[in-house]
Amino acid sequence: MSTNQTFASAKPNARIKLLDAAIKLVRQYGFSATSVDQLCTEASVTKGAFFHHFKSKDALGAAAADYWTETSSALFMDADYNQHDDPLDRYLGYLDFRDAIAVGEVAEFTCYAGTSLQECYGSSDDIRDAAYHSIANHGQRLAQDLDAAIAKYGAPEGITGISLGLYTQAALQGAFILAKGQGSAQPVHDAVAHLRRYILMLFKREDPK
Amino acid sequence: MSTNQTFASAKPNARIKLLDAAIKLVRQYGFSATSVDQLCTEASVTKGAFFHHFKSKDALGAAAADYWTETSSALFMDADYNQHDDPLDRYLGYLDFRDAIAVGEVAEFTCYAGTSLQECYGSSDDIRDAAYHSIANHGQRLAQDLDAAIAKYGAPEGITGISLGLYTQAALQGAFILAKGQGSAQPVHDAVAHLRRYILMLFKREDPK
DNA sequence: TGACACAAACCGACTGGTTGGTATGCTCTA
DNA sequence: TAGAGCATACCAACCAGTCGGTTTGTGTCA
Repeated sequence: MSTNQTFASAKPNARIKLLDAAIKLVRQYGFSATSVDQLCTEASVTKGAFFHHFKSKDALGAAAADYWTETSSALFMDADYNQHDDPLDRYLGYLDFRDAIAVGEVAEFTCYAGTSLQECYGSSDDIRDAAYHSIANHGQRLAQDLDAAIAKYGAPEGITGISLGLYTQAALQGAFILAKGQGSAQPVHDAVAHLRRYILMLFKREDPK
Repeated sequence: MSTNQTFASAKPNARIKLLDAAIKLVRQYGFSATSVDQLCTEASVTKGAFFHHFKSKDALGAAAADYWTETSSALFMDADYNQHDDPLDRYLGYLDFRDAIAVGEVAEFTCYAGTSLQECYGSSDDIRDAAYHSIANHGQRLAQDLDAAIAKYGAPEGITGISLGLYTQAALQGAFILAKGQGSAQPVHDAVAHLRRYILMLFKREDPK
């Protein structure tokens, strides 16, 4: 986890603009295919500013994964579905939220962490680790609600919160890949529907919808 | 999956050697981060041979996706599980097979098509289309068994073979991403177990295991 | 208040190595 | 002997990263 003071500084400085540019361009073109010059142009920043803030292109890629962790954590933490008292309702609300934000251009709702982890496995340990941490951390937060749901409702032998949480992430990440192939959000909506059905059956619950 | 045998030409010529090299190196380092020179070295072939067989690096990437479609189709088509009379048994056998081949180095059991589709979306239409075709084609073959299972056993409203087939691919592709993050096949085994449980509940079947 | 000191932020021309791709010629085999 | 298959040398464009210098913000103290 590299150092970043995203919270303190109000106005977007070069650092934040570069992180935003990375998340936008890497999701579209991939990390290696995006040059430092492109990133600077997108961020309206010079090369000097780039290497003032990041010691290398790889360092930006890893910092962007951390930034992604922070911004997406905030997005999901602030969402309404967390208000539910019931842990299973919170999980189902998470799925609904995922469904709702899968709109617009494909590159805009897919995952920076998944893309860069897939691509940079083997070529950059720092990016791989930071990207995996982002996804695992997200699955871990789901696992809390799921463990609570298991404690409350019971579940079949061998089912754990973390296993279900990571499986949820896997299904969504894979759906993003299919979405990139189709140029449509449909695979994400389908994956959410299957996950919902699976969870409802696992916990022997009627669909509240 | 990494074991690929050619059909037509018996002796591996430069073309096949380059395709094998692409599938190996791209899964490990990504497409952009793998240079033409690296591919040639890996294939024990010169640059002249490379551009004799492929008009560009992108063309190799797309051809490798087609090659991947062929070799993996053959692998799954020849597998024992297809001998089952029951379509649901064939699907479950497919999952078992997936589970069984997820061994060894992560880059060796992950999917060339998924990796390059993820990375090259936005930077190469040819690679994206060829890679998506590979995955969609695979899901389509699963859909045949699943449609037969639905016809035979019935299924909840809204469940279709193609939807389940593509969801299966999505869950596996996502599991490959997690596997790259963990450096272990565990996420694949977990995803297979969840998929199996989902399907068994959907079709109201006892686990035959 | 304002002059000064200092550091962080930023600038952009430059560099050396790498990249994908080409031009040309050799060598087998049908 | 024609041409498919391959080898070698080469190139222009591009790449990540450098570096000397300028601007901007901030704290200090008379």
